[in-house]
Amino acid sequence: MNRRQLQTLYRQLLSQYGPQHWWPADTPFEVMVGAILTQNTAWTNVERAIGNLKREHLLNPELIARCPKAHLAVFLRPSGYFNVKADRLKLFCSWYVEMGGYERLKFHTTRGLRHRLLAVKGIGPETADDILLYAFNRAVFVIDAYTRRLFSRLGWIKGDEPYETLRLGIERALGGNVKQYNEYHALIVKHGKDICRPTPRCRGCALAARCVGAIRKLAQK
DNA sequence: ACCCAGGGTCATA
DNA sequence: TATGACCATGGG
Repeated sequence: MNRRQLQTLYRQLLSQYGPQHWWPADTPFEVMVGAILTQNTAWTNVERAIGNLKREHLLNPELIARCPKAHLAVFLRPSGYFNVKADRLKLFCSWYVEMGGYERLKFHTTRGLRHRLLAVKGIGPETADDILLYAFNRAVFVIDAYTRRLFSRLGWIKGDEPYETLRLGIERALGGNVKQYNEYHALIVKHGKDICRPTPRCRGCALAARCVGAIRKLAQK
């Protein structure tokens, strides 16, 4: 997994799918809510839950922090794990308000902010990195199930490496281009949803093979 | 009637 | 450190 491989895959994905304009949300706070609700959940279900929150005029950190958990869970129902996510969302919002909101949090270093996010119960490495990249525009490469699947199909990784091993390895190889990280992860998800299915030798493997071929050609020059 | 989805926590060995 | 159980809805 070196720089040339990663750049070639990026160009292949970008030319295949075009810019994805992520994250699909109107505000940074909505990005954060979506990042928590989409944990192991199809995005279409998250959209319903966020739609409920908007309709109830509840898409606001202070209001969610104050909202009774059982009450909030009703609106989160379509996104699954609604009891767990009601807790997580309330805990996150309490933390967010206590920290002084978006403008205050912006002043932290990326590392400092990441540690603080990870200290919130219910925020794991991927959710934290979604928030860092898509709500705070920090150069953090998000590792998700699609990333592991694609990269292991390409033969670049085993797939069960620790999260930080993959993130730091990719960041070291790619450098710190926020715009590219934003687009890259979105493209991997797009590719995963469209054709890189769980079953081996899916259509996504064809693009992977093409990519490997292109990389081999570059190596010969 | 399955399998899967833009994870994380907790208990156990 | 590394598995496994658990959380739960909606689409294919």
